[in-house]
Amino acid sequence: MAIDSKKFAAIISHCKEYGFIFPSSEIYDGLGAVYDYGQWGSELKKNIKDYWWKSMVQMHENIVGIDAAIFMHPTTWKASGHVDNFSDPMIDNKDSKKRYRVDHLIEAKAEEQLAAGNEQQAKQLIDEMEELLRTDDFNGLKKLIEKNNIVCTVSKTGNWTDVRQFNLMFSTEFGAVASGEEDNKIYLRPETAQGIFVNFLNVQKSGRMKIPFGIAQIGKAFRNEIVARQFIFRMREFEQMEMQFFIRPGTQKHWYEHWKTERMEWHLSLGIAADKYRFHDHVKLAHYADAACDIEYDFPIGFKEVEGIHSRTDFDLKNHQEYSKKKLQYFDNDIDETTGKPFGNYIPYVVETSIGVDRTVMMVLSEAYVEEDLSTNDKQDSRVVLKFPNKLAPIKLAILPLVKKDGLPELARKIMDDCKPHFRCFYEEKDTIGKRYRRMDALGTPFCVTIDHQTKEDNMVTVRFRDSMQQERIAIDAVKDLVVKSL
RNA sequence: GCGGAAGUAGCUCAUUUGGUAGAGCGAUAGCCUUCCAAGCUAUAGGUGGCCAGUUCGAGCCUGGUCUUCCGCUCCA
Repeated sequence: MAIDSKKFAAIISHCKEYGFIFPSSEIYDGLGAVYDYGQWGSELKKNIKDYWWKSMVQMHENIVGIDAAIFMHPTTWKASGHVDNFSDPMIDNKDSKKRYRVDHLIEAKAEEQLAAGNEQQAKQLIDEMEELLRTDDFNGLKKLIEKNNIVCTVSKTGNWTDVRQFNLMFSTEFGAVASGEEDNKIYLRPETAQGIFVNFLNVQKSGRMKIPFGIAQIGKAFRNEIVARQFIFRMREFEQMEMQFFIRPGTQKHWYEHWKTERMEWHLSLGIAADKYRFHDHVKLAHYADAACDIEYDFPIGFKEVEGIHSRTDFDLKNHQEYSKKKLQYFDNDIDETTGKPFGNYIPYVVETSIGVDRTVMMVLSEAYVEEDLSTNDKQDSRVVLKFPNKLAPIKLAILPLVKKDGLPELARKIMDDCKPHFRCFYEEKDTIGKRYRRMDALGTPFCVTIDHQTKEDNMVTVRFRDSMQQERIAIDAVKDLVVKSL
């Protein structure tokens, strides 16, 4: 794991300078951990989403897409476990400045007591804690910590701040009248998955879907991170691309492995080397999972999670069934060979693939960003080039008249008009041709065509390739196909 | 949220004990017509992150605040 914070800083700065990503509300000093995508960043992000959607939905006959609302019924988050698990009471030690989760701190003390043979004492402590947690009694929790002489492992003191709640879900008032009552409180979804689960039956029935099948979705999610940093890696508002795959109970191991393999192939199809990736298997599993792993990419700041693959069992559907009192079951008519009868009614199991759009953008940028030394004996020279895969590049083709007179711009405009219905083009007649090439390198444009005086006679243009910097004469008529075929 | 560092033009930086800001690159317009950045001319762009305080006078000293980076902490 090579940490290259210099490269990381250079990428952030390049993103801002060339219109990829800006800090949000920058004229007001920005808003913490919120970023805006600029003219080229939004194209790049859109291309990534389109490519994912194509590989997951268009290429799989048994996967369909939906687009659920960000607002969801409040009970959704009780059923999903987010209300209970997404907000933790925390406490800080004033001397060591260390922060602890209150439950972790107290549990550690209980284990200590247990190790000392005070079984009764430990049990009582845990019981008291659980009662206080259940009633959100923060004062009581602090008293409990003090009463039991729980000290910080670093400073060895009991000099604590008050217990504070950190709710990682954003809430807002729902309805025009803001009453301040709990009834009106609604959350911005902290993950997109629940929008799929609550629509499971709608999609299954209206689409006549047969298990195994998947529902995919791309959308925004929101988490009020305590510490959100590292550029677009951890943002408070972010975008996910998820697919929930509904399967017969007992087959989860098979499908978990299947999607691990398939998703890794997707990553490799971006032209990224296999040794830049690794799987990270979760040892400690989340409350809903029976197996989970991350696909991690070797960012300039080290290996970090880009995508998660989770075997979620029937946790979500089962809970929604319980909270909503609506049956979320599937009748499976396939014959079970061991019994000779249909599998019948069951709540499907789920294997999820969940990838962060913004993290993928950051991955693609990290992979593409190259500073090349082009110095010769005669002069010093270098360039910054973004070597995007063609299908992800914000601009596919730059159209450059060598000079802005002698009818060259007119010829160039004709090529522009011919190509722009098919892919994103960029027209530029200012500055020397070399400078324009370098600008296009910095934006990651794979092809430039230059129209010169010769073009008027032979209808040929010069194509210049981004990565090799090589040039080639081709017919004007061949330009469009050259680009289209490369995508 | 805690600790450390930083914040001067779009970018990189200068302004030697406090005397109300400059350069290069970039941008824009024009000239030149040139196949890999740095030819010529002109122009625009800064209430020195923001708010107070000390001072005759603050980019520079003090306090607060915001943002970013690093380390904790947290992370479905």
